[in-house]
Amino acid sequence: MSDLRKTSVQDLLRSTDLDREVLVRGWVRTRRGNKYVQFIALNDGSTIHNLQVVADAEKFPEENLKEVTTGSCLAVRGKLVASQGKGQAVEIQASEIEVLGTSNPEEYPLQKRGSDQKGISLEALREIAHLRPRTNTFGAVLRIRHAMAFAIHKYFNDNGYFYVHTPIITGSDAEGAGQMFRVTTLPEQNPPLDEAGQVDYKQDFFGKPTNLTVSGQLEGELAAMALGKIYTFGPTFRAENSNTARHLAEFWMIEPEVAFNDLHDNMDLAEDFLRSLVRYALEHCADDLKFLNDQYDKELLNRLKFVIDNEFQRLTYTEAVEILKSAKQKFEFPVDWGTDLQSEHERYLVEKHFKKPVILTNYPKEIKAFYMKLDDDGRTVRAMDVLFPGIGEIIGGSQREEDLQKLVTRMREMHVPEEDLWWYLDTRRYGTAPHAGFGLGFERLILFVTGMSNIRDVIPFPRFPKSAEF
RNA sequence: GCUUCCUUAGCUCAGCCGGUUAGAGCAUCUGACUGUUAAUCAGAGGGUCCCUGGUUCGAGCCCAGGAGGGAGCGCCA
Repeated sequence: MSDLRKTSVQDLLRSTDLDREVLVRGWVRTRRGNKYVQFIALNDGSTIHNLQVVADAEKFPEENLKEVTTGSCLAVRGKLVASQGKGQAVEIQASEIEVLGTSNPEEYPLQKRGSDQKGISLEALREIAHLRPRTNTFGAVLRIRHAMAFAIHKYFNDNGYFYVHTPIITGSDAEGAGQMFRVTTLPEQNPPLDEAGQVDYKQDFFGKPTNLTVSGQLEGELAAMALGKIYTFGPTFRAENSNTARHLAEFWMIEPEVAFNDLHDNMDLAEDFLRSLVRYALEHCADDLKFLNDQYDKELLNRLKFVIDNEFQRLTYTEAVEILKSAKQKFEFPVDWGTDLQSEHERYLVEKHFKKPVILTNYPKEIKAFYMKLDDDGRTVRAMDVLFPGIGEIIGGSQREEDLQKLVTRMREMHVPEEDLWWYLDTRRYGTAPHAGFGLGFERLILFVTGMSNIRDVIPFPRFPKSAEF
């Protein structure tokens, strides 16, 4: 009986040990048949494939089968047998069907897709995000999401990196990565005021203003200056009013930080990391990827294979500007050295000119963050952006400025308050070292690997402006 | 935040020049059919035409405001 408890749809579909009694539990996707025999497609989330349950109607009371509707939950006992039908190798000849949970078909919104093949849209599914994991699409996306999270930890662990937990609540708002969400326990009505009439955060929970983190990088650098090779993988929060298919207010970020790495090491790491993740997905998520490829994007598998077979194109910002200036294509926005590239420019480089992932480096210092290492020419910094087709920037990173004086100079130029970051500057005061790192947006990675087109469809419960349901 | 498009049955959509009782396909329900695979066949039920106000003899359709959604842009990962 304990053996029976362990069976999953995945295990049963792969099984060659037939004509044995099994117990399987799952949710009904569809039921069809006649008054003599019923066919139930059962899914338990272990795989995108369904297990066919065959029920001879005469063996079951009518009320029993009547409750077996799309969305209901069953425990089925029966014999695993070779299928008489053509759609599947094995099926269960049911001897007992227990309805664990009914699902009113007049109300349950995720009814089977009909013969017209027009299902519920991804937009409509966002309105019922609490139920959408039960669809094939979101089942596939969530299994792939899991596999990628695991592969990330595996990659770093296999390569000698340590996983560091950086704080979610931060006392500094000087990281420069975007607007922050305030964290406070002060009362909304009549908060305590100081002598100047401002809200007195000395009386707040932490005794100072605090926010949700926008990045674990600065704390990650602290750890890298002791452990050598570290990475973070945690939630980050940005209160930007961003309304695009590539931004979330709450997203997960992976940030490796490596002592003694320079910009080239950083690029090598980013490229090897991304390629190994895509390879992992192709090796471990074949069924789900095939479904997404067939259903949404016929080029998905080809694109993934292309990425693991081809090196990324590396060039400097200055070289990119020259290419864009001599391009025959007309751009809506002009290209000029010193201004940041627009989406259309990045897309041109990745999708038209090179037709492969691109790593752009050595941007003008004015358009990048204060902590990036200044190049010898004094005009550019050792930044790198990895640009992917359809996604744009998937990774942003840099070699960090390890020289205390140069770093302080940059902070003053960019009006970053030194006093708030005294602890960060201590890394440059005591045993400073060259180091480099980057941030990978987890959901953007999942966008690329799944071929989904909206980032709100690759996270279970998306958070974006005006939306925090579920 | 800006630009632009959209909102009609559970879902996907049609709805002509503003005209009287708002349609289709799928889903659901009922019935038929001895192994289905997008089952098939027959029938039935199902509507705050996003909301508010206006124009008009008359508004799903025209106008104004609002709400929600999509795409693009900016910010970035």
